[in-house]
Amino acid sequence: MNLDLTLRTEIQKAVTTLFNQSIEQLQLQPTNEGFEGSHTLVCFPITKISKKGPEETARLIGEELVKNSSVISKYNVVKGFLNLVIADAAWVALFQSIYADKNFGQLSSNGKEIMVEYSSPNTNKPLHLGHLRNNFLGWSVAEIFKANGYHVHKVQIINDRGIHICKSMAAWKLFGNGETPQSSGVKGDHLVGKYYVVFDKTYKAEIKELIEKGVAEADAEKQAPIMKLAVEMLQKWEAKDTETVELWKTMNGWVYDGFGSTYKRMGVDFEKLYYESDTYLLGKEEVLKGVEKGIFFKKEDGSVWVDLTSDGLDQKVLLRSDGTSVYMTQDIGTAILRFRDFPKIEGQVYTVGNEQEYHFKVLFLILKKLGYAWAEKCYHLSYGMVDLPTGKMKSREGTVVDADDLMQEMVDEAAKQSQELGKIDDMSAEERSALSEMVGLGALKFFLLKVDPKKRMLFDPNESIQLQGHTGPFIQYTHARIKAILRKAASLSITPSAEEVNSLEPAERDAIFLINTYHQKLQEAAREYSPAVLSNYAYDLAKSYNQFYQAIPIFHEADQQKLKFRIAFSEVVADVLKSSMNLLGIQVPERM
RNA sequence: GGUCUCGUAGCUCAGCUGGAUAGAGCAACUGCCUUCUAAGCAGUAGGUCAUUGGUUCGAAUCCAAUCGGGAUCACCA
Repeated sequence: MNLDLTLRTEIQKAVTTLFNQSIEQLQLQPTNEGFEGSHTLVCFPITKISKKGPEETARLIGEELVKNSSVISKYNVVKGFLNLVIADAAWVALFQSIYADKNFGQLSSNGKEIMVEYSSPNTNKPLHLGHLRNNFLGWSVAEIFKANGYHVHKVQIINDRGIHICKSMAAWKLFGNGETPQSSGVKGDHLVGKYYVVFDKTYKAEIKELIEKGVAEADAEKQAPIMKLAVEMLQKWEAKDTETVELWKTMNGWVYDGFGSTYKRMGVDFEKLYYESDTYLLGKEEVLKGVEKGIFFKKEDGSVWVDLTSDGLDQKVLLRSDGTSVYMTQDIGTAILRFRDFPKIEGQVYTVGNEQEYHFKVLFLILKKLGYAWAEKCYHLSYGMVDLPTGKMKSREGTVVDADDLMQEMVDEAAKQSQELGKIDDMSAEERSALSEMVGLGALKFFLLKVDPKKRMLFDPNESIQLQGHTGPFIQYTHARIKAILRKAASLSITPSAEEVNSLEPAERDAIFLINTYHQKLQEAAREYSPAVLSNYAYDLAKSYNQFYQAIPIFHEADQQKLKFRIAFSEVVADVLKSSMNLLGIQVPERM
């Protein structure tokens, strides 16, 4: 049964019967707190065809509906708002149809294929809080699209070449004394990151020294020996110098090992990895073809440009005067390569911070100019930065919140609280640690995903992430509570079943109402590219269930039908909580 | 300076394509564990929705301007 569709059809019919005219757009919305009913029809727009005042219009429609509708039992009118009360029998029927639907929570395949890119780190330093938001967001959006019936490909491009890694390489060569992750016990990405910081310190000291000797600042920046070494290494790398390439491979290898364990703990995965070192030359050919076709133009010095002034943007360089590629050129090549690798995808989603909005605007325009129809279906999933109370995170200045550290702190905090509550003392050490992992990461992911991706958000390290209130653990806890009920029911040999009960508690109606909106929320989350839609939904549902839980002690119910119904109902709530949380990358426990 | 974006309770955030008395959580204060898990529930207090003007039956929501924060506008990535 589709409640919304039934309601809309019946309202349309009532309006047509009463006023001899149909209305194209019905404004049906959830009834506000404090009024009786669950659905509210806004009647102001209907006054145009009813030729009556809003209250009178609402009253007439209400009368007509109560007389003829199969689902509406009562109505009330406040100003121009017609509040509709759905009969308990209809709620029960609705629940029965959801309970019987084995695929509830998974929309049927739409035959479409898309690609989602996220993560895409540089390989010179470990992942930090900003990367966590990126990864959780991209991964979750990919899962949301899957739940909406898409075939999704998760990818990333690893920025493994360039001056940044050469800086770490240079510092390691000068000061490393052969240090390796094995010799030092330091995780590979952190070790490489350490030398990135060493580079920066050394570099700054050298600049200062040169300036004191009377060298102009701009020159000092170029003359600093460690920078000269890094630049030299980049040139050697591009010339495929064996020793440099070996060092590059070695240090990137350390980083990949480190990233691997971080990704594993984060719970994100990728179908295919693209490496910048493989793709960075790719766009050049396309750009040169574009010059021949007259889409781009060449300046006297040999540099190639695209003119976007007619689109309200500027001119943008695509090839340097020495013929080398810029970032944009690479991205053009990578995009085209991906559509060759996955010919069926209709578009790509790029999960990249909002600081690159201009870049993607330009990229998509260029791809369109090159004649790729799919450019229209490319989307920059632009998200806001995670700020600290002290301002923006800057890796060079060491004001970053490290991803590995933060995950560990969250897990420790979860373990500590579990210990204090003492509810799981009978669990084995392995089970306890698995639970802390689940709860700690659940709190972290929920914290980062509950905010609208577009908005920048604040993270205060001093106020550690809460495990109570509007949090992931709150929802996990609700799930665990329900599981306890289901275990007890099983032990009492009570089989859950969507019985034909004759009345419902208000809290049950509220929760069924929410369960019924799950598919809409799934679609909305995909349409908006926003896991926040689902995290808020899961929270509302958990909140609603807890109210029910508190108000009605299930096993005190003497009526066996009601008892079975409530257990079935609880089961569905647990399932929906689980599947919505899973789309956020959050697992839910049986006990906590 | 141009373009984009944000401004809602002390703090962190919801508020769908305009609709009723603007909602949660945290922090503060009050209650509720011999009953299915108190990581919970119920309640009190807390708001000129940055400001001004416009559009209309109706604006936190749409438009314009102003103020304030942020991003971006490289032969960097």
